[in-house]
Amino acid sequence: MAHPTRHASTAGAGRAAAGADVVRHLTRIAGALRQAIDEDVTALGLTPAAARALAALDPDRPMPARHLADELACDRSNVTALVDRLEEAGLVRRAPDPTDRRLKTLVVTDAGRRVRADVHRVMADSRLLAGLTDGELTTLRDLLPKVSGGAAPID
Amino acid sequence: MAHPTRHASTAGAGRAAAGADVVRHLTRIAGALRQAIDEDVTALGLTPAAARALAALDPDRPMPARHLADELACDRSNVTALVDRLEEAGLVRRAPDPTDRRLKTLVVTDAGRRVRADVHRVMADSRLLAGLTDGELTTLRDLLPKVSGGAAPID
DNA sequence: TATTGTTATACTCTATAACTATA
DNA sequence: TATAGTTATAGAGTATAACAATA
Repeated sequence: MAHPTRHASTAGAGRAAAGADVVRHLTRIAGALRQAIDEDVTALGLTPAAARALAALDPDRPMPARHLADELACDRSNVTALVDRLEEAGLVRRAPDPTDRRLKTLVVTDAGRRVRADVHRVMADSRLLAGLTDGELTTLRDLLPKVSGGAAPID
Repeated sequence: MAHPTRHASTAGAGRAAAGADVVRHLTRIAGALRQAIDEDVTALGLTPAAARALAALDPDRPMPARHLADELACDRSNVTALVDRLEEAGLVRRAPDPTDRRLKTLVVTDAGRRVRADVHRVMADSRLLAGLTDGELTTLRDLLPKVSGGAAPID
């Protein structure tokens, strides 16, 4: 495998070099993307991590804190402080689970729904894509899901 | 501009939705990429930030700490601790600048060159691209530079 | 025994402000 | 006056370990 078939565009450089280019650009874009999102959610009065937590919650189906930790791929102990902040801001409410009294489910308040919509808007909108034509954008959309095996983690 | 021409793939969703898809995938990929890189440089005995600092240094042209801060897009005060660690590890040496005694230039040692090459290898290599054909990889390489206006910052 | 949420604690990363030595 | 490097300090993010309540 990985035999260097002569492709028109990779002939001179090879797959490894093209891959390095792609990774370098992805790194650059990731930094710009995160910076832009962090600035915008800060303007909404949230810390970046709290904003990501709020965005990950399901307003229609309250989830236990443990589930949120899984969604955010972080330890449960972190969720406590994150939810503390969201609760102080009146965006989330802790409610007991009737079926398992160990659990506390995270209920998004009405105010929380509105801010969560703002966060999602911030995360979706991006000035980063202004330089792409409609066709290029479509190509990119079809190609990116193939990076990192769709939605699977890398290890 | 931005008139909704009926493209084959964007007809049903529109440019905004395609953009949101792209941003969502970029966010996912960015997370996986950073996590993979951070794990690998940690295995090299470096913290992620120290690894990025070492990678940003030029072994052939020692730069002042201030320049490194600019490269990393962070405050100069952070560079002190980063370089402290690299110096303790024997990878970097602080040297006075002959022409301006305020400056301290950052010299990459021989050991530093080797580790820096490892870091670059880690940053370039990635299992994330295994699902792409050579042609898809090439397309991606040609498309990604157009995201975020080439190399320009977003604001 | 195992799990949830919490607390205590520590480390990394980053920023601001003030200090010093130069320019 | 302005700049480079440093120091002190603070806040955010994340991790591990131990605890009480519950399963």
